[in-house]
Amino acid sequence: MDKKQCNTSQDPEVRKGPWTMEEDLILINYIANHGEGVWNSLAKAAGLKRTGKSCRLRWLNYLRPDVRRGNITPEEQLLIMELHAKWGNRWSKIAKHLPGRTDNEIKNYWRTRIQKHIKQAENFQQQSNSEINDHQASTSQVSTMAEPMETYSSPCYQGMMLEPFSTQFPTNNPEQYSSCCTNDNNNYWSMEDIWSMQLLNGD
DNA sequence: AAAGAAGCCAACCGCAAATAA
DNA sequence: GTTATTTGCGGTTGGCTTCTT
Repeated sequence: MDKKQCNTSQDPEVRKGPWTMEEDLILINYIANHGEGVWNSLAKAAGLKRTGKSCRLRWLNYLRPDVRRGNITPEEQLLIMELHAKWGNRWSKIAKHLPGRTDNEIKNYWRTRIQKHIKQAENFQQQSNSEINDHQASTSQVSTMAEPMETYSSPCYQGMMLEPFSTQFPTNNPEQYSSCCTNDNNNYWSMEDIWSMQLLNGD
């Protein structure tokens, strides 16, 4: 199979990069009228100079009306950690258990937040291990389990992470997490804006 | 106030699986 | 059964924003 045929990104007609408001509206309108279909033909039929892949991604990760945007709640965070412990990097599988969240969002969240905290905790653990080992070495000859931690092991990160992690939320009041959700969408426009415009268009 | 670093997230890429012809 | 096309997934990157010095 020729991937270049499939991925028409070399075609000068194909747009890449951030979506414009106009493109979003076209896609929303088209799907509202015709439903999701074969993405490649949908892109053409809608008159979008995007690949089907790009349209699908945009729709699933951003434009769908049921996409929840904003901060991951502590409950969701817990769930993500549990499910990741169970399944590893199966983001789409994990996302299915978090209504309104996309695999991309969860993946980003994991990589930027949780992984960072795991590393910090590992360092902390290693430090305290070596301190303990130093202490033991100086006091006795008993052998220790001073092996470095693996990349991470699921059962232990759950216990070890939650305490230090929770203290790093911007606020101590969990209710504020959900209420501040709409404040971080300043990039372009809010989905509410787009959907209300879509409604104004009469579709 | 400016510059550089770090954080964050939308979007792209490549691959594999599923499906259609 | 084979080939072509589409879909879905996970990894990665580019660029914008925020923080720190």
